[in-house]
Amino acid sequence: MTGSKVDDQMELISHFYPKIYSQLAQQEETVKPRRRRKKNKVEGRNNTSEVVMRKRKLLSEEQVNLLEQSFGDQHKLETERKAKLASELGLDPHQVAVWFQNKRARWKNKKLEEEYSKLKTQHEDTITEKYRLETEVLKMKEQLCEAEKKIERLLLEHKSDISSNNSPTSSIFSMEQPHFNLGEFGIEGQLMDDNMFFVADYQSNYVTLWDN
DNA sequence: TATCACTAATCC
DNA sequence: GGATTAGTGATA
Repeated sequence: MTGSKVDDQMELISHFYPKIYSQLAQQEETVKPRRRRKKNKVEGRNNTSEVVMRKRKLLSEEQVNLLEQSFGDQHKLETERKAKLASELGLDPHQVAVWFQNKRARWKNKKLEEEYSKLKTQHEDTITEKYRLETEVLKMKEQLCEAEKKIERLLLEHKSDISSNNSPTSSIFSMEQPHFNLGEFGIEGQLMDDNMFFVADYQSNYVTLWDN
């Protein structure tokens, strides 16, 4: 795992799990410097100690297969199972223990990588959805603004109609509630008086949209 | 004492 | 250079 990837993970953790992040950060601060391990030494002839290169024995395919199979059954290695596996594989029980230890570490790393990848995808999806919703809100605000302007224009037209038709014959019609259809905005409304405009909502209930 | 994290050493 | 084996010290 690269340093920058670790930084990315820490950033994500700090964002989504601040409590866990503070614990991890505290752990990082309290990590003590480790001593460097010395190279293997053996007693040579004439009581001189010699530095020897450790020969690492690679396990055979068959040994690894059986170990993998056993690990698949159970990650924990009890003493009895360790001894049995060691004898079956012709290995030192300590080697079996080391193999399980390393395998657990590799397995844990793999799980962390998978979890990180899942969280990263979720995070990216959330950001995308956020942008989509913000765009939608902007579009709806524009529509609302247009609708309000149109209502205002229609009201002005209505008022000028009343003043120009102020005769006894037309007085009957002036008592009717003017009706506006703003189809392009999906709005249908009715002027109740000079100061109030009602609009039908999705359930066809009349609600006040605008009040002078 | 078993297990873990970290690391060195080695292999391919 | 990544994967694997193994040593080391800390911790529960």
